[in-house]
Amino acid sequence: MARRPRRTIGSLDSRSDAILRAVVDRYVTSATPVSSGALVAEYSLGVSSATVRSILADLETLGLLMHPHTSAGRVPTDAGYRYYVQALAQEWPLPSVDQRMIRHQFGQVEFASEQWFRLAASTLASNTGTAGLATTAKPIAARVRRVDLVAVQDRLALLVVVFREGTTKQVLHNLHVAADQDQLNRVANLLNVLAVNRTADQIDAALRDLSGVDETTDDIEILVRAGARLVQTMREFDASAIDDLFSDGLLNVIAAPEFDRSDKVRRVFAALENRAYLGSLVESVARAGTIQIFIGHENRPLEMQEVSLVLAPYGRVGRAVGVVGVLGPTRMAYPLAIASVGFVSGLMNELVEHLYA
Amino acid sequence: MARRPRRTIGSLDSRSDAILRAVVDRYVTSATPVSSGALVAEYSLGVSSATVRSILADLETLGLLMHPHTSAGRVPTDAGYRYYVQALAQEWPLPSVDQRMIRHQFGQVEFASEQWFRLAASTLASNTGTAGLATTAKPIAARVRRVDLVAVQDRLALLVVVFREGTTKQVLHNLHVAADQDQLNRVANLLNVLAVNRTADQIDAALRDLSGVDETTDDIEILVRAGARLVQTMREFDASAIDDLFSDGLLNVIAAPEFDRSDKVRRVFAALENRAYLGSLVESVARAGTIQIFIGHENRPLEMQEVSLVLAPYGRVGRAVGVVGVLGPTRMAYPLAIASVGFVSGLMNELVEHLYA
DNA sequence: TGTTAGCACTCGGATAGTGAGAGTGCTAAC
DNA sequence: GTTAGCACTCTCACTATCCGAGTGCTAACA
Repeated sequence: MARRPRRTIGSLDSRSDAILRAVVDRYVTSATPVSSGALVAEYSLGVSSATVRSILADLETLGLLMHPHTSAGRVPTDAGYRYYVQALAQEWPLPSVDQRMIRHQFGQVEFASEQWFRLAASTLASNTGTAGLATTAKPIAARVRRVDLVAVQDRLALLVVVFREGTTKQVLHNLHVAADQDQLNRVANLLNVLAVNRTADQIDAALRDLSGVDETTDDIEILVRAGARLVQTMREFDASAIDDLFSDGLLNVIAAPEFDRSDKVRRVFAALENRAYLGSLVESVARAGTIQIFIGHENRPLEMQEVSLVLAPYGRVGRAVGVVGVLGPTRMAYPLAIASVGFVSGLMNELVEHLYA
Repeated sequence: MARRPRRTIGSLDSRSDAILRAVVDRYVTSATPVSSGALVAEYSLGVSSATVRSILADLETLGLLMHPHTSAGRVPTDAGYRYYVQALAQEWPLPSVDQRMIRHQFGQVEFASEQWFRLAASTLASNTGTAGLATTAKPIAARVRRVDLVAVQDRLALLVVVFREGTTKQVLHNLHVAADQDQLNRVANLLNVLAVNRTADQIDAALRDLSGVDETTDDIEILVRAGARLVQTMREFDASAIDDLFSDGLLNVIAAPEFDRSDKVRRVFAALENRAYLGSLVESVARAGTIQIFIGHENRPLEMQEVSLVLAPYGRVGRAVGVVGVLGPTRMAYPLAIASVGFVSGLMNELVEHLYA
């Protein structure tokens, strides 16, 4: 078997590397194909445009660049971005100006937890000029912090669940008999004893034990039924990959020249409504436990192949994990996006730690 | 002073009226200017195209139609749509097929209240081919159904409020002293006694009475502070015109040919993000108590002048009111939109009545 | 007086041709 | 291996032209 060629993607010689970076860099800001002349004029490469041209041709045969047409400059391919991104110093930190600004914004937020996710999304959007995304921190297996039953009508109650991570769910619950608020309070107290700090499975088990009891008062019967509803609600919650997704700055993305025609815009929005795929991304990011980048065609769904995502998890691996990130055109300022997403996910980590220590 | 001319908008002779309707009708489906020839070919008007042309010219001088250019057909102006809409039989009912279908969909929904709003929005979207909108039913002055305090850390609690209409709010609350869940339960019970079925002002008054008490235990102090936070939260809620806005089918709107360029799409989205204006519309619809239509330039904000809204209130006037409706291009199927919005608002009324009788 | 047929006129959109400019790839010299 | 020079290619903007759609007007008609 032949030896692997020395020039694999990810290990270009330094000059080719520099030129690829320059092409990406220029293209990201200008959105127009980059010519050899522009490169020598604006980057101190120390070689002539003819040399640059021959290197550009090499990079093209490697599949890192492409050519809209003969008399046009070069544009990075998805593989080109991938190389560029992997070759980035992973530790490029967010400029401290930005850090201070973002910290300040987070400091301003009232203690209303939902606000954090909105803020994370909008901060990322404004800082990177793309769309910012943030999911709530969804536990692997939700645990109850508190349950309440609120009378709505004779035979109808509102089941309010507060989970340990602070999210709440409310569902209507049909009662098999009429019950007033006093009775519901009694039942809720019993249910709390059963459910607090427990997962759906654990509550389910506790309820089974209970139903072994012979004498069933009304209270017990209501308890068992409400408990079953609770378990069902929690299982649905556990099964969903994303609880709530906040986004901001979609208008930034629409404004990009590659989305001048509205059919392209449609695809972006269809992408965002593709919760199944986003859910799978969130899961894989949570599993990886570190920042992940999905560039253009690396995304399966067709409508996602013109956008890139930079996503980072936050929270406690194995317990509750959420994701923050950005979505933008493949022609995106990756270094800034990576640094911003990394920084914001760090902030969210701090918040989660601070809250649920 | 001269007598008012007999031919005011809203009282065209029957033939002009029929032709205006035909123009709107045709333009709504074809999205291309309507010619006199097409009108005589497709509508049995009983006159020649020359006659139609002279009537079209009259309608144009009345400001109901316009002319993209000399050799093009006519297009309705906003005033034309307004005439058309006002002349519609207000009682045009939704076809019973659609009624059954929509009722069926609502029947499918689990008793999870938030689902209703999503469903209302998506039903309207799919039934009318535009974007569907639905706000939650926000009370004029919220009343508490139940309050809970949940320990998060030593000095941090989650204040969970369930309002009489079923919506919940949760805010983090800093405690001035450390408190465990038992203590918080005691306080929450006291707070419920003070707060249940009361508005922000009433709770505020009750708290003032309380603070007259001399001996202040820890419990009372925590109660007063949590109560103040509750009042603050409720006042913020009361002050907002819209609690939560659900929308669906925005892609329908983008797909319309008038939004082929993405800058127009941007405007539509900017419009939807203009919560201040939407809030004012919601308020005026709630005040009017009946279905309202806002066509193109009748909307103040520039970004809204290419779209129309059909909005109807639901709920109990003077208590809790929400709004459902659609947003689409001014070239919208108004009869269908009006009938659909009317029907869905009726359904939402039934739901609200059923729940909070 | 209202309606209609006929017709000239206008304008937009599609098509084709042209020239300028940008940027390449290739070649020959360094 | 690098570079200057140059021919070549392709896009884009501009212009001219033509066709057809649809109008407004006029004169004849009921």
